[in-house]
Amino acid sequence: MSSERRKPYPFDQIEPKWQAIWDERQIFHAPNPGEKNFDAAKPKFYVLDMFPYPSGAGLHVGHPEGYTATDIIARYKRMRGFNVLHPMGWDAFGLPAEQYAIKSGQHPAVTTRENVSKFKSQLKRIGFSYDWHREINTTDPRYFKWTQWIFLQIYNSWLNPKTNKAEPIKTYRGKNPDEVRLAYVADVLVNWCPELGTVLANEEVVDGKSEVGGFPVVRRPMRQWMLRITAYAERLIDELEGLDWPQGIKLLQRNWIGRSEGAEVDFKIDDKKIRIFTTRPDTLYGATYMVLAPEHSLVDLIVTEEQWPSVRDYREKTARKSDLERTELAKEKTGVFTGAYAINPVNDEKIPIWIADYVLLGYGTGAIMAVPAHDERDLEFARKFNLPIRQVVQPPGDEEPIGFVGDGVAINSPIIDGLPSREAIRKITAWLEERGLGKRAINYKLRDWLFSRQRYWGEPFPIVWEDGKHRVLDESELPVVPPPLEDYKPTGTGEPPLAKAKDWIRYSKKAVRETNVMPQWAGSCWYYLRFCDSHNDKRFVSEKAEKYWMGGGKPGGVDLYVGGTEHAVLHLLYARFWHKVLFDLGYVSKSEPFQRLVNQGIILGEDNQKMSKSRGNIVNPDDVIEQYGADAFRCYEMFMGPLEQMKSWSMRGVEGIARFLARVWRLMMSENQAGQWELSPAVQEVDLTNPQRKILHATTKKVTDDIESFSFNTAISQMMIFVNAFTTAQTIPISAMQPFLVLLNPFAPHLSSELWEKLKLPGQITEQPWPGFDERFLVEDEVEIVIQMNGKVRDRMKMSIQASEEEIKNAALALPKIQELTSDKQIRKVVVIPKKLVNIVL
RNA sequence: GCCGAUGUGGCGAAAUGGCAGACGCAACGGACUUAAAAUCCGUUCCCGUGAAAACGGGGUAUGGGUUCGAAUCCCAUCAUCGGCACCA
Repeated sequence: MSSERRKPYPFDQIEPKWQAIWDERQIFHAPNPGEKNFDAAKPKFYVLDMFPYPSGAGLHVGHPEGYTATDIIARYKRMRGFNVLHPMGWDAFGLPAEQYAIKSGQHPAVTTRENVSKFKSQLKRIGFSYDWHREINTTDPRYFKWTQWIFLQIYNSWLNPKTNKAEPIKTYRGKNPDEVRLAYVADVLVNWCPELGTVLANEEVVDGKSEVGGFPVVRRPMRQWMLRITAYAERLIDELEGLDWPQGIKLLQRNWIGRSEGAEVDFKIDDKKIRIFTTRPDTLYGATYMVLAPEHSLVDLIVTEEQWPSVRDYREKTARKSDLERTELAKEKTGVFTGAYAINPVNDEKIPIWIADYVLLGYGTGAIMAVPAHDERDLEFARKFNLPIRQVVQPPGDEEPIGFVGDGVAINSPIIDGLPSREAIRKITAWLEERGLGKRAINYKLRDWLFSRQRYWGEPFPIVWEDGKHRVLDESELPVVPPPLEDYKPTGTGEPPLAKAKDWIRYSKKAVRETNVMPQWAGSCWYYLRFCDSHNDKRFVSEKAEKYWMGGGKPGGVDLYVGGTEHAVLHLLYARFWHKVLFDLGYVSKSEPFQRLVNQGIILGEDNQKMSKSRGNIVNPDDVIEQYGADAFRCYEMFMGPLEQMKSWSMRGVEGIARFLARVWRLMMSENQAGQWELSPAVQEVDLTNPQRKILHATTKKVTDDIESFSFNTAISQMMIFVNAFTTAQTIPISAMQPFLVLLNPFAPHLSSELWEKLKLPGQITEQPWPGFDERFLVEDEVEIVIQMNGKVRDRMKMSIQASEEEIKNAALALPKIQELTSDKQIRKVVVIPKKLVNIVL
């Protein structure tokens, strides 16, 4: 293991050499339309990685997996004649840098700068072909100025239900625009994490604990900034349709948004009414009681004198429950009677009204009709509190009717008796609508996005408060830069740390600044747009650059987006939402940001466990590159298995790939007496033999197809087969090596560049067109045909490729072995698949 | 509980209706070498017959089905991973 050990090939010299050349000559810089060297004749291809959070730990082997895949695609597409946009940047606002600042007293900007420079040098060492000229950092005021600017656009817009599009707020004709703005302030029950001293989005709470750090989270009402993402629920579901995303991710988003169709129905209580939402209006006759969420505003108005103490008591108890407790205690239903009764509109029956925490304020109308016979939760509740259960749906077959929640036939329901459930729903909804008792309605699980955080290290809001009212700053006042602070610690009271900057918050005599900051997701909601034009100080992105890189014939702008599944709902939903707002306002040309999405699988440690510090199974890319080189590292990451799959690291596997690359090297290079590498004398300008030509064309075809389908592992296998076929050859034809090096280039760019130079091939390898192949060289005159009997292989024979089915059949039946096996048997059928096989059925 | 994905040698995997295990790792044998490393060549799913070449049988989580033919399509079950989880 000593570093003195001779390298199987001198990657330690050639890799830094080529990285320096690429850097110096700006080989991978993609000019924008209108800039020098821009070639308008070429089509564009935008290939994007999910940019990393530059943590102190540096890169791990999971990061470069997706990055290598996109780098292969980027290099391949350039050779295919595309203008390729392939950028990289840093998502650098967020909790870890701030937590570290609290501990060490070092300003987050300082640690961020250090971490970025470490990440960048690690990425460069792997030889990625990023256009570093376009590098961005979400914590750079020149960047977050535009994050704040986009917030202004969101704040100054509303969704016009008539057009289902965002419009400037001035087109709103109502009295109070603050009620419809896409960014608004509201008192909401939030997820408050005392340990982190901040509120969290629903999406950031996992099993009642914070996703970052795993600290307990409690419900607490607070005044917060919200983004009206729910206004886009329908479009966020519908417009998934045109995207080339994995079905699973689309489903995850659909489920998260959670669309359900049903009806809203009004139940009368004296002179008031309660509106409920149900997906099963056909079960209205089975409603035997109602439940309101404990926090429902109507509770105060309807509760009777004698029930008041227990109702108050119950409400207090549920308010104190954390989310975790609410779900953990879900096994046992709880609730209390309000003393009030409502009238069921279909049969004028008087039914009791309860409150229970299994009904959520935030979904639907916060009130339900309970149909215990056909809803599991209602049934459980009814059984516990001895409420009546009435069957109104007859299940198909002999299923148990009580507790049946599927579709059947309506019974005990005069208006709809005998109708199948779907029809019954339609009929009763129409019946309700005619009488003004209810209407068709759609509900979404998706909640508005809680957009403020009580932290330091994030984008300040471009907002000031005056006389208790918020207003936005002018564009000219951007960026709003966070003030320097001695102490970043959360206050613990829910007041943001920025409130400690007494001078900074004082905006004018009358106005004070908003002290919340935006969540970490803000910066990543639009970074792909900034990459199109990252130095623009007049606009978040120029129209021209946006139109070019984010344009095209598809709904989504970025042609290929690669990253982990962990962002399936959060980042990808938020970014789509922002993009749609910008699209509606006319700032971007497509309604979706990402046309094609590919998820890379996570890489486990050698022990098949998730890599983690505590397990000590973390693989550091630097160590791998030190020992085997960047090309081997890249190729191994791709050779491990299908990109999307979860897979385990193996150092032995890296060695195998390193051996392959060394074989490529020695195919063309040999050592002289002095132990120096020089061009092998076997490399000559000779004609290819037929088998050589065949394998070259087969390899070209397979590598091309496999890159297109992201099957990088099998592309590498094929190149191994190619190399194995040439290792024994007496002479190595240059005419085979030249295209092969181009095929290898996206995978092992350093090695292939060096060999290209050593072979004195013309120009730069990066400027070569992708090799073509000719199908004619792939087909053989003769193919081997397998003879099966009853599906079992019994013999094989060579046949001309042109042989007819009849000829093949006769030839097969004439084979001595087949004659022998069939002589005393009846042949029932013979199946002939030309060029493949014959199956004789006995 | 619900939804989704996955399940193939000692290991990573390939084959997505037509010869299961390409390619790589590991192991074993051989060549080169004073020796080792490196390199090159060969063998390796299981069982049976055979000195061997070979031949026969079985085999893709489990059980069934469709088909001339199934790792691949369908049904059921099990296991692992991921997501959601009182959403009316």
